[in-house]
Amino acid sequence: MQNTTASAMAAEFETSPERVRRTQDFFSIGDLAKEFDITTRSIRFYEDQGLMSPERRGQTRIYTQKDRVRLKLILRGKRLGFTLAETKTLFDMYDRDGSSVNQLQTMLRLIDDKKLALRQQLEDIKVVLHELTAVESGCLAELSEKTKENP
Amino acid sequence: MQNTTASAMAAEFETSPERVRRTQDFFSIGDLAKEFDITTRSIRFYEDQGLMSPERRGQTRIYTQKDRVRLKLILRGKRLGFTLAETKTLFDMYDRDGSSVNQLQTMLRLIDDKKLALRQQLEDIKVVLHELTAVESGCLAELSEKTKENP
DNA sequence: CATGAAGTTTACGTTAACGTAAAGTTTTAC
DNA sequence: GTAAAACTTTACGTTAACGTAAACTTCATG
Repeated sequence: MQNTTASAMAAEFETSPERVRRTQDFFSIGDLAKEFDITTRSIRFYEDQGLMSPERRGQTRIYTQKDRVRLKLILRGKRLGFTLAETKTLFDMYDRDGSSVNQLQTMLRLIDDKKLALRQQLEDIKVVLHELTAVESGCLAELSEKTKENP
Repeated sequence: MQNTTASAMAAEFETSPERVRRTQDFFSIGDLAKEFDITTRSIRFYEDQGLMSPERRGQTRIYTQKDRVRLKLILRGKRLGFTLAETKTLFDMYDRDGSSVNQLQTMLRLIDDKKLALRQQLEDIKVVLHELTAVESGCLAELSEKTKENP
């Protein structure tokens, strides 16, 4: 009861015997938005930024499995802390150059940068947590002192 | 030859017997900018946002040790991921009535919220670090495979 | 005296990743 | 057959923390 969209409906009412497919060939922008729990605005924005370029049927965007994988990669990149620009750089390299050594090295550099930044952030957070705990202790002490007179 | 600023002027007019000071009493905006390696624009911005309010000599801002400590706290907060608004909230609470039970409890709630958020962030970062390491391993494997043929 | 270094205010510009609204054209549903 | 859904483009708005430029005053110095 979760697929009430165009393509799903099409599959459900598909009557042609030789065309029964387990995997969808095409997706609407709404399909993808629903699947990945993002807005259509985001998907169009990614296209605007040159990260995707789906086919059109007239005005309407038609997404293939390849586009879907791209979107998935974009979102994974985001989860990993990559900017859209960084992800686009990787895509461009891949598009031009298959999976070149160059691209892999770029990827590794990016990953290393991220890891370094995250480790720094991790340390910072630990420090703050300790400091917060210290301040908290101070507050609690002061508070117990104050409620001593006023129980 | 480095003190041609407000503090020098203050020293000049100093009549108290203990005239010789190891610590500066006053600072110019440039002094602080240099000391903390930030721009004067930033310092004025913090004032604009209500985090500081230095005295004036005419138009010119005159900063005291207390202002300097404030700035230091602002920057520490920033390093640790606090927004200026959050830092301001803490400042305001402290300025108003750092000793009232009510304020202390508010403070404790705020601290607790922050700690919770930071612990969550900590976990998130750890997860991403692991994922990054996994992706890195994949890249390295692919790379070693590619450079096998092309040493 | 000129000049340049440091200070001031006002105010628009920047970045990232979309949100939101308007205004229009299909598509689908009942 | 008509209303609702879904799609489209265009374009301005949002947030945080400043950057940058203009246009000015004050101060110190060679």
